[in-house]
Amino acid sequence: MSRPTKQSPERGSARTRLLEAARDIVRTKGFAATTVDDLCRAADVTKGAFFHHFASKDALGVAAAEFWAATTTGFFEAAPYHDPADPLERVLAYVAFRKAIIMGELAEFTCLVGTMAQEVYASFPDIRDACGRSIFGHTATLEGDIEAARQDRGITDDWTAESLARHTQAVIQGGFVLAKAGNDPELARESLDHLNRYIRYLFHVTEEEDIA
Amino acid sequence: MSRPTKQSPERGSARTRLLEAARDIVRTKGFAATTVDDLCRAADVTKGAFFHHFASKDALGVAAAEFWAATTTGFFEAAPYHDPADPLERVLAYVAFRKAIIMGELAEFTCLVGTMAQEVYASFPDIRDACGRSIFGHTATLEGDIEAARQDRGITDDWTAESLARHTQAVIQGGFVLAKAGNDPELARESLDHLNRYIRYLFHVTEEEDIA
DNA sequence: TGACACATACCAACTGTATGGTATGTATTC
DNA sequence: GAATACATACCATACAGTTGGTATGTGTCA
Repeated sequence: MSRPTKQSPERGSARTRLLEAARDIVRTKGFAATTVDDLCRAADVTKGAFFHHFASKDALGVAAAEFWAATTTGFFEAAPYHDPADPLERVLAYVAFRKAIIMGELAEFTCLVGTMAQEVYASFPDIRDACGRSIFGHTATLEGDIEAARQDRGITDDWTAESLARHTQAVIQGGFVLAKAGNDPELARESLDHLNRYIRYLFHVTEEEDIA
Repeated sequence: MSRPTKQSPERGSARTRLLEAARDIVRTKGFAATTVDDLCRAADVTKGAFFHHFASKDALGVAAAEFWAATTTGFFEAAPYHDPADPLERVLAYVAFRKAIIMGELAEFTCLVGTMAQEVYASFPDIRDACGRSIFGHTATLEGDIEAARQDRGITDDWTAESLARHTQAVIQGGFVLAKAGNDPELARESLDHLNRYIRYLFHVTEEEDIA
């Protein structure tokens, strides 16, 4: 297969194809078990191309985390959970959305940066930090709606929007771990039901005025 | 260093030392990045000893998960959170205990089988299943107290003890992922505060009759 | 407009080493 | 003396990374 040119970039650049391959293969096998040859084969490029674009396998890991951050940011920005006018409804819609997209194979819905961080946190601080930026950057997008809902509902209890946003991520990430350990995606969905119930409790949503 | 004999087993058997090394190194570097030589060096044995006790690295992974299950079972059985007569107090004491033991280095308090399952779920089903047995075996030990508390408090809401026990594990595992990604153990503790609050809500614990 | 200089994007073949695993020998225990 | 529990030396392969190249685009200046 010829490489793409300005005139025929149909396959996307080699760099992008390598990052997509990393996203898919690392989610399946983990970072350490994913070889450079694996990635080159999947992306249909040679090792020369790999090391042209990435100084090392480590550097690819960082780039893959940043690629993940960029693509998921776009994905979540375009998602419909932002539609409700009521901020609490948006928060609950976020949880419902996270539950709804848990479908298909484990490697298709689990989180690249959660998986990588878990594995390389001590060995590759650069990758770990890139994963951290992706995760905590995402939690920050939830924080606004949570804080708005807090004020909207006059909640003054001793928890912060920041902390609840992080907890939401923890429940999602933990659900993925259990889903993998039990080889059953339903285990990830189940925890989101508990999270939904917790958030309703936090905002004193009664059965009567049930929302979302 | 001489190997231990029946007369001088001071270091424990080579097999046990290898399993302890696996517990420590895999939690730090992950399973794939942990080499057989790493383990032999840490356990101060040769490769011959390794492959005498384990048919393959894969088999060691399974044995390490089982070793983890056995040792943590003993550890939690001996823990003081079982003392309260009130079953709900025992549940909340469990959560408090899980929070209290989050201290020191990440690799010292994070979960071997959660880490391994996350990494090898697709590549090594035997290891994944051993990890699953460890995790879900542990959740089962909580289930009894949760169910007793449910009946004790006359809770009839539509959640099960089994499901809440699993959710508790998900929160713990997710907290570990965030703690690693943010390189800060406090992130794991934080989610346990939310879990504590959720359980109190579920059991309608009011501020006045505050327990645990 | 064309020619030159240079940069970018890739490829094929190779290298040194690390890795999981094996074959064989030996000390200890029962 | 037989099984167990190791140790030593070794092997084939897989691995990350390198080398030296080619094809294509791009800026520049006459």
